[in-house]
Amino acid sequence: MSSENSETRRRILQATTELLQEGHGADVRMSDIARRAGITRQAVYLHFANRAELLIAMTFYVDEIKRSNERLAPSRAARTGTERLDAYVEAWAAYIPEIYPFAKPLMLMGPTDEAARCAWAQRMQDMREGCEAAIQALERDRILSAEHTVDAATDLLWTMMQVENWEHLTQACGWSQAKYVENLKRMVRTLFVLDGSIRSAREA
Amino acid sequence: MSSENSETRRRILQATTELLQEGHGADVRMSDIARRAGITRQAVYLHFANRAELLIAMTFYVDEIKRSNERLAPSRAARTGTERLDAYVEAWAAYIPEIYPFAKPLMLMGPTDEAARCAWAQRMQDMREGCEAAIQALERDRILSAEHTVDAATDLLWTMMQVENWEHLTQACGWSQAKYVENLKRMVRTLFVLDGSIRSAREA
DNA sequence: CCTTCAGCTTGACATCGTGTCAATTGACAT
DNA sequence: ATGTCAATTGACACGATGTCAAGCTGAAGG
Repeated sequence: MSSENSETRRRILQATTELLQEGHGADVRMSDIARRAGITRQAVYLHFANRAELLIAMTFYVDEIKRSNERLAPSRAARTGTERLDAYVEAWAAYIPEIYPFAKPLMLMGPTDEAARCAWAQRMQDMREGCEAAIQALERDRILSAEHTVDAATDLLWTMMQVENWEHLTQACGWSQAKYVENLKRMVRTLFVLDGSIRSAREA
Repeated sequence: MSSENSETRRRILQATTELLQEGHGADVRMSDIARRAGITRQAVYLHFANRAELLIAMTFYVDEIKRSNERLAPSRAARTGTERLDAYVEAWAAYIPEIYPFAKPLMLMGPTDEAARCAWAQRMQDMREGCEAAIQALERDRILSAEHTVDAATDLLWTMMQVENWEHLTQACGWSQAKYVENLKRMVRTLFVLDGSIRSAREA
C-alpha cells in the first residue's frame, strides 16, 4: 500500500496500461497484471488495496503520459464563443479514442464497485465544467440558442459528448473518427448556436 | 429446459420481474429468484440453461405484459414526416422508463455474456428501424435537413435515443421524464427537420 | 395395487476471480 | 549480528454460477 513512487508500483501501472493497450479489455485479471509486471499476484496487493484502486491509479498514470491537462488548453484560448465550443468538442472528441482502452475497464466496474463509479463520475464531472464554460462563452456572446437555458444546454452537450455515444457511433454504427467529429461539431452548432445552421452552411 | 409453458417456468419469470421491479437491479441472484418463485436454485436450471437465457426470456415475458408491439403503432399512423418523428420519439421515450428495470440487467451482462449482448443488440437494432422509418418519412416529405443523409441521420437519431442517454439525463443530470421528452423532441426536430428551429418556434 | 415417470429436492462439488493471511526468503543497512 | 523491507510461497475464504447423482413425491395408467 506504499503510496510513494516505488519502482514496482510503477511497473504494475505500466503493465496494466500495456495489457489494456493490447486490447484485452475487461479480461485483464490481477494475475495477468502481476505476471506482466514480473511479480506475484499477491504482491500487487502490497501496492494497491484492490482492483478498483489499481485501475483508478492507472488512469492518473495515463493522464501523465497523455499530458491530459494540456489537451483542453486550446479551447480556453479561443476568442469567440463559437470557436471555443468548436475547439472544446474537437479536443474532447480527439481525446476519447486515446483514453478509451484505459477508461473502459473503470466504466465496467462502475455497476459493482462504488469507488470505481465515483472515480469515473468525477472525471465526467470535470468534463462537464468544460461544457459549461463553452456554453457560457456562447451566452456571453449572446449567441446561445434561445431554446435552451445555460444549464439545460450544458447538460445536453455533456450528454452528447459521453463516451458511450462515441462508442455507439464508432462501433455499432461503424463510423470513422473523422465522421464522428464532423457530425458532432455540426450537431452541437446547430443545437446551441443561434442560427447555427445558417452559420455552418455559410462557412462550408 | 422444458421450453413449454410450464407453470413453474412462468413463476420463475414472474419472480424475476417482481424482484427487478422492486429495484434490486444487478444484485438479483439466481438464488433470489428461486426463493421468490418458491423452488430450489437448482430447479431454475431445469427451465433455463443459465442466467443470461433466463433474463432474455424474462424480457419477452415483459414484452407480453407491456404490450410492447402496440406502443409504436401510433407513430406508424402519422400522416406527415414531422408527426411521425414526433410520435416515434414520444413513444420510445415513454417506453424507456417502463422497461428500464428489466433491460438494465441484460445491458449489464453484455460485456461478459455474448448471448446477452446479442439479445440486447437485436432489440436496439429493431429500434433503429423505427428511427430509419421516421427519417425516411421526413425525406419523403422533402423536409429532411440538408445536412444529413438518411443513413447518417438515422444513426444520429438512433444514438440520441439510446437508453444510456436517458439514464444520464434523468440520473446524472436529474432531469424529470417530462423535461427529457420535451428536450429530446425539440433537439430532434432542430437537427433533422428542415428549418426545424423555425417550425418549433412557430408552434410554441 | 403397483409401476412408471416427470418434476422437484437435497447435498455435494467444480470453477473463477478477488482478496487475505502466515510463514519464509533474500538483500541491504546499521 | 540484527533489524527491516519487499517479495515469495502456499493456503484459504468468499460469492456467484453452474453441474451432478441420488432420492422423494404425486399423479397417471396398466
